[in-house]
Amino acid sequence: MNISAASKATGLPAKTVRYYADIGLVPAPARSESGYRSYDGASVRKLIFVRRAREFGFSISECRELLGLYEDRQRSSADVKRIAAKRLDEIALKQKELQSLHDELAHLVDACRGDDRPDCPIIDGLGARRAG
Amino acid sequence: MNISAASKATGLPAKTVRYYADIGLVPAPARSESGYRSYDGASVRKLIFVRRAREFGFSISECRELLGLYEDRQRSSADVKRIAAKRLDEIALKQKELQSLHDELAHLVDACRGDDRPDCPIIDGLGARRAG
DNA sequence: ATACTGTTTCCAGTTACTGGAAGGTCAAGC
DNA sequence: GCTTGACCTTCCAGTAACTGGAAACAGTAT
Repeated sequence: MNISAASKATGLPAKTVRYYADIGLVPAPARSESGYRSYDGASVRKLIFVRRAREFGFSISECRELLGLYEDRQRSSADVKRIAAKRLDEIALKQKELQSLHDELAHLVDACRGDDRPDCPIIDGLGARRAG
Repeated sequence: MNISAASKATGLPAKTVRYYADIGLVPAPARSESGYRSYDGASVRKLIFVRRAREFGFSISECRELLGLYEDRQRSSADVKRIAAKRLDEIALKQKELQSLHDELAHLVDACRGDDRPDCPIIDGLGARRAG
């Protein structure tokens, strides 16, 4: 399985597949005689695992940790849950921030007539306050 | 007004204040005889404007555009509204994504006992699917 | 032989800063 | 005058996680 096949199978760009091995996130794949990277089922499973974890917003460093737990048959589910719960908290926080951002900006946009006159509450609202 | 005073007045780190002039986002400030940067009210107002816009998640490039409109007495409020509305759409999209992320991850976390046994639905859930 | 596609390595660029080193300046105190 | 310490300068490097692109080699089809 060459890199483009692995790319298709994992849903990751070939560049990224290489990159993940370069930084040691996944093991370096075997090579053909001519130097082409060769991927097997295990490589593909790990890469998919990483892709999914990244889609969930886990950092590379967290992926490293999760991958270690993924491989470790002795690991306790508590270890995994701790990492995931932390990420869940971050998501919830981000949601709150995004919500107040949205409300504030929507308020400004609503107040703006959006015509060809220069008077604009959005600009005024952006310049007004000293502390956010 | 030296850079640390400007930093306090704008709520931006001194490093960032220098940076914004380096990249030409705001005009380069005047210098004292000894080379110290010297800020006035207009500089401070622009920097605050940028800080606020950044807090709203506008990119540097969008800040550049908004700052141009901020300065332009002839600008139509429609121009501003267009940029802000675009940003609002992005925020709404991000919110949706974050919501489904949250739901999916929360589901996995809920399903995980979080004890010292290796069985873990979070790990299973991360590895399972081929396409996100 | 030629053409075309796939693969390799390596270097640079992206975004928006941030950290840190090496050195010049200013005001206060002795 | 001298030292101390805070503040300022420039410049280079690093961050996160890739992505783009060049130059050269490999594989396949005609």
